[in-house]
Amino acid sequence: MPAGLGCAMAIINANTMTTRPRKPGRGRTRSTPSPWQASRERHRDRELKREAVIRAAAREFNRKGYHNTSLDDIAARLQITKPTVYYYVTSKEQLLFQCFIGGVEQIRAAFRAVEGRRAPARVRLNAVLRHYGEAVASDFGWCMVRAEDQDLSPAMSRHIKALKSEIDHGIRQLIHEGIQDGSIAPCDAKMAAFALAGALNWIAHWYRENQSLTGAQIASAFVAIFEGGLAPRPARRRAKPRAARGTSGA
Amino acid sequence: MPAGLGCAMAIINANTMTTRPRKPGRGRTRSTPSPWQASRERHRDRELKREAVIRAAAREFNRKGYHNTSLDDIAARLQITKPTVYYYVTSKEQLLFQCFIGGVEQIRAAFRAVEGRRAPARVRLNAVLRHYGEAVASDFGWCMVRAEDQDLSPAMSRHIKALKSEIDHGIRQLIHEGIQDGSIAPCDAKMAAFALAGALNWIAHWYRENQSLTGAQIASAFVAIFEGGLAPRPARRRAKPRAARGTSGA
DNA sequence: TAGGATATCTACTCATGAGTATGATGCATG
DNA sequence: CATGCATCATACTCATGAGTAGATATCCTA
Repeated sequence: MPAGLGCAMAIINANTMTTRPRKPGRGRTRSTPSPWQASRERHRDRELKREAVIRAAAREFNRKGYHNTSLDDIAARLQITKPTVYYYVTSKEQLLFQCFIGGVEQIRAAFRAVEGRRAPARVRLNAVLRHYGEAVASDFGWCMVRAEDQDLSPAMSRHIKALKSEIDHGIRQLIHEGIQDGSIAPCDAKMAAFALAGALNWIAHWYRENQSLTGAQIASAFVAIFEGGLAPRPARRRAKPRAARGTSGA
Repeated sequence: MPAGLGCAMAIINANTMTTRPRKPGRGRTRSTPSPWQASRERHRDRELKREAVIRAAAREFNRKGYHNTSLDDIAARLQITKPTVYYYVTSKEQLLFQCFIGGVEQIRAAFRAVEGRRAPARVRLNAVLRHYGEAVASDFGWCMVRAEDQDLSPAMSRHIKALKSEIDHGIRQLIHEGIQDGSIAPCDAKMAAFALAGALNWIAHWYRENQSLTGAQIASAFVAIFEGGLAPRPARRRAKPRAARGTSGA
């Protein structure tokens, strides 16, 4: 599991590293004079800075797109210079990759969270989808959904595809389970997973422009629509619930 | 209405322009010696080539992404050189813009097609969505959904945003009408439109990898899912069809 | 306090790719 | 046949931006 972006990064902000003289770990190092302690502190400091770099990159990519963002831009945002950025990451490509990981890990965590639950699959699915929506609306959301294979090395591209596939199959699995336990209507699980993920992924495209709702709120609204469906639910009983209506389209 | 990409372009292929000596309009020009006729033919020829350039660009953008595609690539694909491309378009940016227009016009046509219909709004909406899906799965689909504002001049960006907004409001309008005429269950039209468009837009992201289904087939599957909803349709009657279920999500 | 590791900067290299200047070719018209 | 226009190629310019070399400052440890 690469890179522990997540809880730690949620609390730091970009200018952590601008106030460099104020070495935060130093006092503690003095009180516990073990060199290992000091070394560990320094290492933590470095890790925090590295994460700040990645998050700053995510924000810039989000604003201007990957190709329209230069490493000088990212450095300027942190009030440092480009070589310093390269001190923490090996390439621009890796930056994008890490941003992707930062987003996708949130979604994987959502799956793990519902894994042992006894609730009906539809309820578990909804919980996952809500976290999914939050992840897409996060700093890393844009990178996660828009990271293009062509921008990454074959190895990274493969890694990302595997993670995406894992998430996709996780959703399908929940849908299958839901059909089994009766909490989800029989349907094409693959297509349903595509539709759900697509709708949620697309949040990243318009969330910047309109942040009046939180990611969770949007996801909840979507879930309600997905659950209920557009067709009115008739009060009268009906034998075959999902008869394909032959629309007279075009 | 800019650029009539569409039916005309559907029948030409890229190497139209490689067989240049075989001037197709010449014979007709001889039989009708009006200079206007000849001029018109030449103009048409030019327009065809221009559309071939745009379509070739769309295909390359689709394959490698906008920023990873050079104009030399596009030219090479047509077995011509870069200055020739510039003879037909003014800039790379304009190429992307035209590709976008090529896709979005298909969707606008779908709206016009159902405009006068008497059918229930849900039926009309479904027809539009099916065409929407086809457009997204077309050559221009990728450009249409992924054309980033940051890659275009402010003027073009504004134009594109206006067109996108028009489509969005068209969908919302159909949903509203559906709620009015009872063919669509009461819901948040804005959110529903976002969800529908998002799911369909996302087709562009995985359609290249897996073209086992046509765009229309995918759109139909999606429409079925959206209509029916994930929750099973109970045989027993129910008073409030869209009660917000308070999920015990995380 | 010397020496080494850590962290950062200034000042480069170098490839890429958008866009152009200019000339060649061919066709149509007068 | 000369002239003009349309079409296309060769061979450039030039800005941008990824990535690096090497110097410097700072702190930690011995």
